[in-house]
Amino acid sequence: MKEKYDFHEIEAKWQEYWSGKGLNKTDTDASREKFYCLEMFPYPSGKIHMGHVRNYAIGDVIARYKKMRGFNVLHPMGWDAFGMPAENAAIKHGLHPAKWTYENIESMKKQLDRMGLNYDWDREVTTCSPEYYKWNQWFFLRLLEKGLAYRKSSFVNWCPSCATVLANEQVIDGKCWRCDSLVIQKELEQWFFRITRYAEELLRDCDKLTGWPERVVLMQKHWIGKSEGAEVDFPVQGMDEKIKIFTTRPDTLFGVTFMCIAPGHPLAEKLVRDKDKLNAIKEKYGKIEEKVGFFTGQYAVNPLTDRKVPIYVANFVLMEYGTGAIMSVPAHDQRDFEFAGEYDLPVVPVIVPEKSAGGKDLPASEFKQAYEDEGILVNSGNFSGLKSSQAKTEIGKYIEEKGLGKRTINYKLRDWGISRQRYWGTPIPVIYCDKCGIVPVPEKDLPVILPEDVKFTGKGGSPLAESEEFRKVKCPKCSGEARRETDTMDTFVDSSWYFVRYCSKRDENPLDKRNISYWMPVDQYIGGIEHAVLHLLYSRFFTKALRDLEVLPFDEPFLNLLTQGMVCKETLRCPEHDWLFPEEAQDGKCVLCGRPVDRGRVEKMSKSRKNVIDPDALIRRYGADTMRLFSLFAAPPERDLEWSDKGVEGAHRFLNRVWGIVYKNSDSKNSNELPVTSDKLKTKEKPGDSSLVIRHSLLLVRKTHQTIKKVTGDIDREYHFNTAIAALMELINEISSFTPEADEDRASLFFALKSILLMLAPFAPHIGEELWEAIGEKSSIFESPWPVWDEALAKEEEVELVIQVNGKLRAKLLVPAGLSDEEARQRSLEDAKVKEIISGKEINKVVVVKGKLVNIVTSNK
RNA sequence: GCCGGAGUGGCGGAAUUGGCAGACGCAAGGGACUUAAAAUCCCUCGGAACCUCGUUCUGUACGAGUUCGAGUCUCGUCUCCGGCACCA
Repeated sequence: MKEKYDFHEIEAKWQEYWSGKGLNKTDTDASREKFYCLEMFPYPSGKIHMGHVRNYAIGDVIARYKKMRGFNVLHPMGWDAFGMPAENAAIKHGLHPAKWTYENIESMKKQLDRMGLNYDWDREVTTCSPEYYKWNQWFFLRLLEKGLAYRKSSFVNWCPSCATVLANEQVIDGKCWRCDSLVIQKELEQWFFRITRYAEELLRDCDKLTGWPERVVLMQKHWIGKSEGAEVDFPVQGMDEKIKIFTTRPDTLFGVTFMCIAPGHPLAEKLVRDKDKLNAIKEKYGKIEEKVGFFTGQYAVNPLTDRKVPIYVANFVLMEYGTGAIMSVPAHDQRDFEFAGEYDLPVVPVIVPEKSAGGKDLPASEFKQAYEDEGILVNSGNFSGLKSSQAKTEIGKYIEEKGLGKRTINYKLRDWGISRQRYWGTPIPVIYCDKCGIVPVPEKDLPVILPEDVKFTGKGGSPLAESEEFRKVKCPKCSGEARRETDTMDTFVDSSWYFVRYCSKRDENPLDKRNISYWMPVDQYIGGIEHAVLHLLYSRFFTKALRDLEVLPFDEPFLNLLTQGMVCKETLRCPEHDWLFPEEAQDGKCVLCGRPVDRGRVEKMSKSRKNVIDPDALIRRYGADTMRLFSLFAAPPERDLEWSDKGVEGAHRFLNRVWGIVYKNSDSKNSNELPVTSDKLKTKEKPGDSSLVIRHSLLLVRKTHQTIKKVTGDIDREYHFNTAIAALMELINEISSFTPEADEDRASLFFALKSILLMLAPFAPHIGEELWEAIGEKSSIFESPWPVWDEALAKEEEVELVIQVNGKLRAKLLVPAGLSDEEARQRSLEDAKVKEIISGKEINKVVVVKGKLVNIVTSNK
């Protein structure tokens, strides 16, 4: 064994050993209990970043730990390989997206291997390979048969910079999720997946997601956005038309004083004569800053009161939600109230607060703002006097009986538009024939392969549309001339089922039932919070849809979800050179111009702000084990992690200490044959035989058992790696102040060392293996079982009893563990210090917490 | 605006069920070793007061409350972070 910890040498050595011995290969023995550990696969941008490092370090610890605990573990990795950057690279540098992508995969794979991650590369999934995307197409066709995929024309979110459509979930603050460009509305023919058919189930099954962070479940619930209410038809006066509205407040129906329809509402063209006015409003559609509208000149009739109300066109009424038309109740809706004020419309209160029930109507002029809470109905015909909640039901029933409308449920969730006007994605397998219409590509012709010889100009339109060879095709039905769909699928389709693909080997059928039912669902999924709705919602939908296609035998794909926090670092800015990389600032000065550098706030690491650390550089300097250890120690996984160069050094120092201690004691392996059992130590504990040395030894053994208990508990309970590592550090501190003298000491020390290596191994696998070998072990440390603790040995035989008087700490007593409450009480009262404090006072009460604390409560404090 | 989450030393963070606040690490200060430095090792380290040992008081964003006892539970306030946001 070398004296110095040479991480370069040992990391290379063990990485080779693991792959050579096939230690990371998945065992297919289905009789063992399985554990499927999965991290979100990366987009192959070319280089891994600290976010990946953290994500994959967490997953690797879990996978290695579960293996040591005896589970049959599936721990795969792959590439979310379709997407825009590859295409942009093609436009910019003339590199084919496929070449660019596969080269990136090669180099990123090497980076991941250098981190010492135990992936089974035999199951690698690359979504841009035809063998993979063939199944996207296959699923598409099945969904089409089921009516779950359909084509329609609609206004869509369009990113001018990406020149493609975005799904609702992909628009963040009105901007593109990928490039931050302002998203505009554009009318297009698009393919959709009918996710809304599963809205109710997706919502209901949120209750099954017990292993998910609550906030993610909540975000999904909000996104689905269920609301109960009623649809009511308002006939248009003098026309044979009805305006259907949706309301969650049928109890306010008697307070309707006007109506608003969306500018894009089908009736708008009919009702409005002045098209210029209508177009002007259309321009302002979706603009939050101003709420504008105009009177159409037409009236509708409130079916409950037979009173006529004016119909307005308003820019804030959304065509996409509800029915595209609303009834306006200014007395009980703040926005309607403001609109009514603007256009001088009447305010008719029909709900009064419960407290003032029976009181008189509020005159409209006294209304300063809308009363939006529930209450008691007034001015509401036969329904007056009812509570809002009752009235909702009663009015709902009434309109149903009279055929005026019905009670309904509305969701905010929209169908998932999957068409993308891009090249680097899965071709949508349909053919358009003038005679036969939309014809699905026959299954035998799958996959529809992306043509290679395509020009990337970056000038509007899909490159596929430019390819004659691709577009021109014979109709599968009539053999006449036809054309292929040239849009490709949203890449979120790829990631909606990749976890299923891992369950089978590459040469096996991806839909093999046996493999799927053994491995799925994923036991632990780990990834960033940014997918709280996007990917996680799509995957849940896909799982349910595929279940209904009898491909998957379960309802939910991910049992437990861990959303790791972001990796952050302070930003540096030079007045002249703007953002600086960490190495561009030295001693608070810019290395380029020598000006003092502004230290900005701690923000998520991002290339644009240059507050990034290159994982490769870190591995070169400290090794993968140090990098892993630091990113696991600095914060609990779900919280944001603040990068600290000093902290990295601390982690490195710790590994050096472990190395040094094993080096110093590597001769103690001769004592291996002396087992440290609880019997043995107990006999040594007998009175008269407690020499100092043995006592010392016992303490170390006890500390070791306590550490095993603590570390195991910390990992099992919510993956608190930071406190687990802290416990290992404590044990190392203990060991380093331990000097063995007798053989028993050496045996105790050896036991402590062995335990610590086993527990350190999942965090820092290379040094774990190396030191394991150094202490004389022959097989891989990862083939050894996780250590177990002996409760009897972990137990302290003496505990510190805290004595409080009136809740204030006054004394501490060392007492035998298991002391009875009565005795604890006695001893506390006898304590000299306590006696002094309580003298002359009356004892009202003594509270005893077993083995922990005594609180003496006296009068006149 | 609505819905979540958080607020603990100089810093990252511990405190698992209401029971010793500050584990572990970083930084800082002091010491040992060294010609010197680095590395390493040892000690100190929330604040304040005082009879310098030591002891007392105080302290988990702020204000109240429940309790023998509150970082932890309840109510109110402030700040920060995240999500949704014309959703009828």
